[in-house]
Amino acid sequence: MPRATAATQSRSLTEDRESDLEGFVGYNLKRAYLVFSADFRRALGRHGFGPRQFSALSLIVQFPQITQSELARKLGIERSGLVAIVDELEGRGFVARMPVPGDRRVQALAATKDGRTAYLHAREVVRSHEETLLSDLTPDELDTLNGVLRKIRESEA
Amino acid sequence: MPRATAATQSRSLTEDRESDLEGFVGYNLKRAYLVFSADFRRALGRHGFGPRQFSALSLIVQFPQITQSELARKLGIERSGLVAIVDELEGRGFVARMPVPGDRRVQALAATKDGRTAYLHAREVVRSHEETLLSDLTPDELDTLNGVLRKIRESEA
DNA sequence: TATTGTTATACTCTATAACTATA
DNA sequence: TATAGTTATAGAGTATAACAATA
Repeated sequence: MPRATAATQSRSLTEDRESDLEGFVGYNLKRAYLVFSADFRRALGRHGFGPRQFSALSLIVQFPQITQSELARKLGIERSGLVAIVDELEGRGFVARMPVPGDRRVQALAATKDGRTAYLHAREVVRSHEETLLSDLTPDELDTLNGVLRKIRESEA
Repeated sequence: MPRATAATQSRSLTEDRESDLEGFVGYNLKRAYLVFSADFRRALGRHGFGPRQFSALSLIVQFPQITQSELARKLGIERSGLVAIVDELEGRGFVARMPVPGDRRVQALAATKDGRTAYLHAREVVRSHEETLLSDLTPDELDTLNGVLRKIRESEA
């Protein structure tokens, strides 16, 4: 059971202290996600990458010839939503849509040389941005965080 | 499942036990947040509460006579974005805007009796939804998660 | 019939800028 | 001048539904 201690009473009303809201994991998760999201944009915005472009390119680099449907599945979004992301990556010359022999419905995705180079650079920027944001965490806390986030995701039906 | 294709056209970019993407805390945070967000809606949608309405009402109940500017600050959103949220809560009879003697620019917010009742009920639904989502976590993991999320939020400038 | 990629559309959440009425 | 609340607007991000081409 969550703790709604009586200590709240003695706290000032004008300063941010414990509140019901702060006790909810979902709310804290959202706020932490927004911190990461905003900092990601600050760090990678000038490189022309939003979070979605980066995520998609990462998987395309790592899974050459992945189809759009499969990529959407891995990203947890709808196929329709992926079109604009791939359009943009293709427009920047980072990704190419390629026909697949044997099934003409499918478009396989492949990163170009430019795409791979841009990804490797962006990846280092992301690592640096995460390192800064997580610098207050102990290695144990970091391990637990990653494990817990994974557990939560895997609980998804 | 990591796809351990030993023979790839280009050299592997990673330790290839898992994808680059899964190694980024920001990405895992986002996916976990989306799991919570979707389940929140499933659990509270029929009660007429979205996450924002719930968060705002929670703080209004807990900080009676809070102003809109102060509430927006606590929620980490802009004043302008709060207007629609308060409009909706007011339209449902959960919240009242009240004039403040001495400064006619300010609207203080107060939960009605209905609002407090609705909040207390919704709070239990949220607790139940979180308990289910977090049932695979040990108490230690849960404590660490909460502490870490707080640390991340507090690192925000 | 089912699936892939696509378009059209709408909804949520949020931010920016400008307005009004106060201070 | 500055602040509180508000309006208008725009931009991500996502979902649903439908369509054409292909299986």
